[in-house]
Amino acid sequence: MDVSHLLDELNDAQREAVTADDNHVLVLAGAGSGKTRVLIHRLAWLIQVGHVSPLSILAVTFTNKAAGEMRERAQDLLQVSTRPLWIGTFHSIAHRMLRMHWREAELDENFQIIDSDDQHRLLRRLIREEGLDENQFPARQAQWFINARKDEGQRPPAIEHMDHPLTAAWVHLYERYQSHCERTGLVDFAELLLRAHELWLKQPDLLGHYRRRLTHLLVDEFQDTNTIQYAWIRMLAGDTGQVFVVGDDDQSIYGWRGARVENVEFFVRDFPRVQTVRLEQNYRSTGNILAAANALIANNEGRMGKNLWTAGEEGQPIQVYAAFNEQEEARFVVERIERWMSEGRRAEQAAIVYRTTAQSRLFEEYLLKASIPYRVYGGLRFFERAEIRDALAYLRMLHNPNDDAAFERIINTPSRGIGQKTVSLLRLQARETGLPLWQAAIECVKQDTLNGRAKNAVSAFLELISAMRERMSDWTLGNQVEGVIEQSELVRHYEKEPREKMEARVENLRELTNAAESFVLTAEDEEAGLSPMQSFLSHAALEAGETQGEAWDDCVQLMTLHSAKGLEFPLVFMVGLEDGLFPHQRSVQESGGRLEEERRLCYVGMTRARELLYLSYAEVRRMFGSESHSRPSRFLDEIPAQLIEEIRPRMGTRSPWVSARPAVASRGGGLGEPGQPFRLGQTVRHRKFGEGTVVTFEGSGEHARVQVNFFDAGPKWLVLAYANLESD
DNA sequence: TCCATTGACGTTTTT
DNA sequence: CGTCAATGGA
Repeated sequence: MDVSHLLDELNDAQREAVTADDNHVLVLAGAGSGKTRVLIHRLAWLIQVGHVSPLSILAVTFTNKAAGEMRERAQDLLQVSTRPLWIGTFHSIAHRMLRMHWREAELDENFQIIDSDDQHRLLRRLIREEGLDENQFPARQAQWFINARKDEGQRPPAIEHMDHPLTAAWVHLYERYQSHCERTGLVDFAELLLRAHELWLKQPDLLGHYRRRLTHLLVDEFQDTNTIQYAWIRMLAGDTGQVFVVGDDDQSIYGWRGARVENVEFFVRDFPRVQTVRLEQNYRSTGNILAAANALIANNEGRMGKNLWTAGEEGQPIQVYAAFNEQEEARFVVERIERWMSEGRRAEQAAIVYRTTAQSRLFEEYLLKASIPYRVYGGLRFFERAEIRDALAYLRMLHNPNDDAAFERIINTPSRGIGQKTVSLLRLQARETGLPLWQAAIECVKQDTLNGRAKNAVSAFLELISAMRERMSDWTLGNQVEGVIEQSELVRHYEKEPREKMEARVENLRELTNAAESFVLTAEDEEAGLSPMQSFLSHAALEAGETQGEAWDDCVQLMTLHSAKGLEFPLVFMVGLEDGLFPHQRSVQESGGRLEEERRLCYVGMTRARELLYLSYAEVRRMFGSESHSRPSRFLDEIPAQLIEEIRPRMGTRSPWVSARPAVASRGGGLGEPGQPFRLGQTVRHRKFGEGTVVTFEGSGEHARVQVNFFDAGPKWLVLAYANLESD
């Protein structure tokens, strides 16, 4: 068979990876080096040259988008149906396993997936029920604790908490939470992975079956795998599976949510005869951009080592702009976008990337003023909208009445006279009897534990749900969704909101009906034995939809650095490059490689740019209501000066604080010379806190206080007379 | 039950 | 400065 189409367009390294035989393969793929292409060509190579059955291949990604893209591109290349191929996210594959083997996994046949919002509410409720102080035990932290433990593959008994009363309390909560989920048939995201792993641990026969069937594993974005995902891959591979992983340790930016870059090294250690291939030729950025990115990332220790190069042009130098404040920064960026567009380029080719979501607002404001269309990534997705979640909660109740998360959500939505008091009575009953809320409510009505009005309201609710279930049992999915929306009278509930909002909600509900009507059960889900309803609900949980309706208009793209990963733009503005903001203060303070992760984030950001990269920072930024002065990001210092072109602020504009009334150091030996004034924004040194910039001051003489924003320790108020600050 | 006021807090996000 | 959630009065 002629396979030249699989190899012709590849460079030597790519070809080596695609054609590797018999071994496990680690592809260290730099940014823009064609990693997806390699993955897909490998897939095609296995089938067309290695004669591996498509049924034996499992390809895993992190996002649904990546999975969809992979399937699509494989389809294009192979020119045959990719349906038999198993391509999906870790979560969707684990989910499918659990659906097929729910009995062996000791799950409820109709288990529901809860998203992190459901999980949060549930934990808040449990914390209250446990009588714990919500300030001392915030639900957010509980969520973090439990998910992190699950990501590490740990169940409560395995967690050490000797003489750690606090940890012991969290473990106890984990236990309570888990048994509650078991009772009510709820499974969270982390549980999907852990449970799928445990399924194989407990069922060697099942594991054996999958090992025989899935002989070839491909993993994308390997640097983002967490402990349990890695263990899962290892287990499935066994001694016979062939594993092909693609990743870039320099682009690992999700350590804070459990990803373990070390897995890249572990892979070489744990699997025999790993063939490592480096993809270093970059097809995206100019030479200057790559040189700058390489220089920056070289400051990280313990890298696997890679140096990107390009056969293309050097391009323009990196443009660095020092703005006086954040307004001026936004003004500058928008001005440059206008210039770009006036040269005949398109708005959609430009991206503004920032460290924190809050930074988007100003840019939106200035873009709006300049009438430049833009699109902000992130934000609420379709299935995360309140009205959609409400409607889905009704559906879930029809499907699995024990679903407490759904019960809580709709028990009084729309309001039907069931207040906090009644709900807590139901919860109490549920807790005492160990029953799900639904059954507890039935008991309460039967036993007359409720007063007249509450009883009527609750039994009306029970009646409503039961009636809906009965009536709709044989309706089509689309009709059920429509029926639920109608009979729940959800629209009545939203009518109290402002017109515009209400109309949007109603429109979304209509869209939900449309989605249900046109929903087709995938072959995979059918194979896994799912009903259309189960499949639909699972999809809603596992694929919350695009971050924003695919507006393929000609828009400037605004996004965080994290969501920029994997994308590329001819023109990129990385903004807010100030120490404290980027790298973020908390990353600087926390140890454990957080600063290196920030640097990788910077690397990711820079390597998004194809032609022109702007880096900007503000000398003064209003944050949390007060002005803060910070020094330019330390990452700027790590870029060789000869690659940079500094754009000086326009003449005549002086930062306001320079002319501010100078304060006077109150005694000698302190700041600078005795009696010498110091300025806001000046860099000072403190014996304990290190270096920082003077942010503000107040008082005079012995009582003079100064606020210093320390680079490592953050902002601190100091009494000048005692602080013993030094300046350069 | 609903709205308005008060208070705490303030990375990054996918599944 | 803004946001979000919790509280309290009508």
